[in-house]
Amino acid sequence: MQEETTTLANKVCKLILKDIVTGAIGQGQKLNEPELARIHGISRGPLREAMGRLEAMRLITRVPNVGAHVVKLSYDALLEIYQIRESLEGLAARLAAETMTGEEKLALRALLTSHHKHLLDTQGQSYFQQEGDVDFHYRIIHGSKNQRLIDMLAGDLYQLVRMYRYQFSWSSNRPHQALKEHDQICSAIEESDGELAEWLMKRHINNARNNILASMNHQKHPNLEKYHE
Amino acid sequence: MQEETTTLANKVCKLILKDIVTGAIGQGQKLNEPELARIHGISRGPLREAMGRLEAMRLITRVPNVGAHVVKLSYDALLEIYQIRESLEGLAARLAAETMTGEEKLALRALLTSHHKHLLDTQGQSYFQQEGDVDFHYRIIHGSKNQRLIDMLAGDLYQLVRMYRYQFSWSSNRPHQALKEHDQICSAIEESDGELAEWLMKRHINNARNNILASMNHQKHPNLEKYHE
DNA sequence: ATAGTAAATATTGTCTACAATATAAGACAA
DNA sequence: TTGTCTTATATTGTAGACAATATTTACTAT
Repeated sequence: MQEETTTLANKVCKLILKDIVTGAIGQGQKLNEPELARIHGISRGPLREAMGRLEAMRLITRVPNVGAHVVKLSYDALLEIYQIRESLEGLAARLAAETMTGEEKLALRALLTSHHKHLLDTQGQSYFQQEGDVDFHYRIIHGSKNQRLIDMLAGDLYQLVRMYRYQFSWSSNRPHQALKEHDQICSAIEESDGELAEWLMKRHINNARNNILASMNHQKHPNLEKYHE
Repeated sequence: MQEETTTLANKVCKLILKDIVTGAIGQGQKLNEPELARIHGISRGPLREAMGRLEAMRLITRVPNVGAHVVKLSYDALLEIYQIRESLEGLAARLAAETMTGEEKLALRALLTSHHKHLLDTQGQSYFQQEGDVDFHYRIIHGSKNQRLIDMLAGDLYQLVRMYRYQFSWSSNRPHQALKEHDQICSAIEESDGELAEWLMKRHINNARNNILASMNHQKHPNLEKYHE
């Protein structure tokens, strides 16, 4: 068993990250250093390091001598993120189709089979949907073998997507359609058809975006403090 | 006149950044905290913050209780970066074509005219080539109006590209061809033809990549410590 | 001589205290 | 009451000291 050596800043960073993503620390809220340090039982040194990382992944913004605030989610920012995701995950799908090993392809197909079964059993239970979607995309991203691409998509960008997911509590209302699209992408990868995989992935993400935006309009932006303050 | 309020960590971060990009601090070199702090006349607190930012932009890597090292440039990492640039700058070109104002388009064209003149005058002087290339791409990136995209391309990714430029001291050996490609992209943007602008930009970056790789092979990787250590 | 181990050193991680800046509270004038 | 200036408070930025970990050095046994 591997001795997991880490630092206080690391641990606390993950904890605060979770609080921000889930909304326990609300959008636009100020992060008070002495208070946060006290809460987590550490000093301000490692806390500031943790905050530095949160700033690097753009979950908080800092102004010198003023302090740190949680970012505010917005319709426009979501569009920005999905434009980038479409581009980068499209690239990832192409690279995955070109470089994934036979084993990886088999595992990807097995994942989809499992999702199909769960979908029939549970009538599209929300939690599983979300995790399933994440798993599928995660595997393709890693299948690209482009470490920098992996870091960008599975790191910073992914946390923000999670944040939108939690705070708008959207659940795909098109699980069957999404699964079908996953299936198409998987087939293209199995056939090492990078061009097609890229095109399908882009369309898939574009569809997901439209679905989310419709959902956001329908919810009338409950947590989207657009002109607040 | 605006009072430029900043922090020690900010200033020192920029200084160290420059040293890493230019190679004054070599690839793979260890960054000693007390030593660096002494050199810049600050304490370890702000220095560590600066290092945190350098880590966030992946110019250094840190291991808990061990320390920080400058990244090592590699052929593979350069390919990874250019794959991503091709994808994201292609997106930027499309968005720029769709959203740039008339003024911005005029300014872009004026920039190219100026480049053309300089190219004739100086026979393709290396420094100007490089800056000109940077300026052109910079304007298109900002023309995309996608703030997150701007941050990704003009922030972290750009620093690494600069680092490769400095340490391999490549200068485009195809200034006329590059300028022609810029001209094509500019025309597509002027005509608000996003699809074409994206396609042209991708091809342009792909060409640049091939040019660089050829140059790297020719130089026999002077600073590329591939299996060193 | 070499491998392995234990002491010594150096470096990183963390804490506390202080300085600089910004924010909030209060007094005064219009 | 409102607006502005002054004072007080709180918060962030920075420095220095201590603790924990890693690295190096020295020594011993084979």
